[in-house]
Amino acid sequence: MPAKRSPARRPTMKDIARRAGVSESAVSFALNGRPGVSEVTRDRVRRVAEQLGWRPSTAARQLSGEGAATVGLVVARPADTLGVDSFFLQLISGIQEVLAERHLGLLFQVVEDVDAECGVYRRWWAEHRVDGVMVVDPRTDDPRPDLLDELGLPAVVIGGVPDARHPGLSTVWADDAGAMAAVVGQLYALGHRRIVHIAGLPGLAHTERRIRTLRTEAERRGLCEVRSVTTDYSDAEGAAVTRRVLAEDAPPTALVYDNDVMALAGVTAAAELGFAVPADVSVISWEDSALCRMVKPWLSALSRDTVGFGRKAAEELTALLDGGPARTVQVPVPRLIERESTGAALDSQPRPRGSGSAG
Amino acid sequence: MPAKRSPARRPTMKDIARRAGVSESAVSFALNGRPGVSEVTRDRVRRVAEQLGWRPSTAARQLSGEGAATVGLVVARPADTLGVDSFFLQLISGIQEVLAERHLGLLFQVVEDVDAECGVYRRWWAEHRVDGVMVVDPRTDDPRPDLLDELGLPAVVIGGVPDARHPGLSTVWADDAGAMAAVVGQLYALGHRRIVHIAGLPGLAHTERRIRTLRTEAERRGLCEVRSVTTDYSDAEGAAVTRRVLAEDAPPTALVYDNDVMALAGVTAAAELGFAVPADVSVISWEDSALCRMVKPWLSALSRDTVGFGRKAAEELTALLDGGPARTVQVPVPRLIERESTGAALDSQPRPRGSGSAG
DNA sequence: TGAGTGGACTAATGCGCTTGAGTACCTAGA
DNA sequence: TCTAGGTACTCAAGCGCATTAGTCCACTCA
Repeated sequence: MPAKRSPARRPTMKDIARRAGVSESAVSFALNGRPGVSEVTRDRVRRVAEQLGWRPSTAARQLSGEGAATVGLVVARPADTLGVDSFFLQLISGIQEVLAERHLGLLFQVVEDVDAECGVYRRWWAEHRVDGVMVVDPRTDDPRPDLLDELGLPAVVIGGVPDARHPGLSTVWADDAGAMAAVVGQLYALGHRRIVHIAGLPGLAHTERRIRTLRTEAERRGLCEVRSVTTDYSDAEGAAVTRRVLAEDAPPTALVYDNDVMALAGVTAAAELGFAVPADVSVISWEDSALCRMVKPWLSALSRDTVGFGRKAAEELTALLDGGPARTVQVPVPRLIERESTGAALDSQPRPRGSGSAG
Repeated sequence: MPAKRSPARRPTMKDIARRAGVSESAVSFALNGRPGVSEVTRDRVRRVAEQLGWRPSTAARQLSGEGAATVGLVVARPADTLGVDSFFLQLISGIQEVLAERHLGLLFQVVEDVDAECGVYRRWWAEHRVDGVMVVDPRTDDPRPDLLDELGLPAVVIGGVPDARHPGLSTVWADDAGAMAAVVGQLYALGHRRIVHIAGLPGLAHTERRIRTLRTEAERRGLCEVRSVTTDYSDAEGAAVTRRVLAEDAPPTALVYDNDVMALAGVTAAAELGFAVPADVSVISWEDSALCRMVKPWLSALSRDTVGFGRKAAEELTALLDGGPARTVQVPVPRLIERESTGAALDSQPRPRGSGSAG
């Protein structure tokens, strides 16, 4: 027995029908803009509905065959990893802009891992809760596309690479490979030959793509002291890896971080070891956020329109919901914005100076 | 006509009834644990249901009087202000932990302002979308409690101060006043007499409470060079205010920032003006996050368990949904964690040294 | 033997909405 | 005058579930 404070009762179509002196069906026709009622009646019904503050009950509507008017988004990341970077809230903001227009709700859930995520999809599907979902953090060897196919749940994969095996899924993606190539190109032009890429979570599709591209680009230029190290995206691991690689005999002269948080943690760690940025080591953040302009030196970063990314994804999903075909759309390649943390490489072998002695 | 890929059909109670050889009512009784069926039948029905992967349709359930099994959360902040601080995603993580257990969905929406937020509540109410809502960022002179009373929508206010005028609302709050008193006390003990509080958005209840407490505490100690300045929480304004107050003839020796982002922007701005932290000016961040340990000097911060805060709030809401009474519960007072950004005040009047000349 | 009792189950209704199948009325054409 | 074809509606069924009011069948006790 739910808490009740005897509030205003919600008006139903029956109320409107009574007040307008027509049948419920007429009200339905009038309100849904379908033929079968005269313009006068339609107007009258509309006015009564508005006056009563009526809104269709999504439950009832759904029960009679329409959708749930809701889309789902589940992110599978531990809580602490989630909070730090600004990506998700930005993305969600963009998604909302589009959904709000169409009066679609967003069902949001955070879970621990992909298995749990699949469980959520199953439940949502069985409970008729959502009409479609947005999938983030696509992985190599990802179980979700197959599942969504099986359930017949319309979905758009955000940040995935186009995948011919799942023609039912839309994909919205940015060309990370192209961006990585540009980064390597620019660092190379600045004279950098030893580059370390502090990557994100190993299973993620875009992580793997960046790693692969880095290797390809390095090989193409004959660089052998170029590599990637995966992390969990946290500031702690970002700092730890930074300390480790800078302590090597021939430390890298450029560091590329897969998010803003690690980049910041990295410059701080580098500074503690006596490495000046960008004099001794250049730093690039893959994510551009307010953070990058809040520290000195300002961080050079790959900038993309995350809000727009979310908007685009939501548009694709609504198109799918309207019965449109699955599509693959590409958003603009992230642009490298050079600020203060990148510069020419030193010719000589850099040696840590100052306080911190590398262990 | 929605996109269909002729997927698996969702099983209904009718399917179960057929397979188990009983009526739909028996299935309902069996599955909802109410009397009217034998234990053998109940078991059999349960087994069939599980085997079929059945889950109750929330829509149908709702239509027959139960709730929507969903709670709502709307945050009214512009997208760019939202992304930066980690508070919301942490809060949501906590909320989810509790909701997931009870199979409650979270309908999430971000809007521009409180008016829009009220509109969302009205719509959700009329559409039967949610059973209750969580209200964040309570304000002085807030229209939302009245509205929620009027709609009879169970709600818990997160971070509000207990309000006797709305006995229907639960409140989960932290004692910001006590925390501010502690901060002032500690700064006073360190010898600080000129303190500026770089506050958040002016309309917010906790902003006003902190400002009021700061003034009270200052008066109690006879300090007249203590004041608050409100901002929009952005790094830009945080930096701007910092620059402005440090350029004064008798600049403050301690700065208290209402979030981590502004605190970070503040120390950077201070450094550019030649102020060393904490030698020339002490800095405290009201929000403790990874950020605070990612910069040198590490930021002293008021730490609270944001995830736990969200958990607590969700628990109160579910209690309300279960028909419990509205309550006011307090979470632990934020604790001041002193790191490297706070220290004793200089006796002498500090003067900017070094590069930056204040304009 | 018949009335009474309680346990196990079925039938029927309603929630708010959509929708296909009518129905009543009007006009036009043969 | 009768029919064909609209138009503007109304009726009734059904979506998946909960729930109230039965129904049927032992079984007990007088």
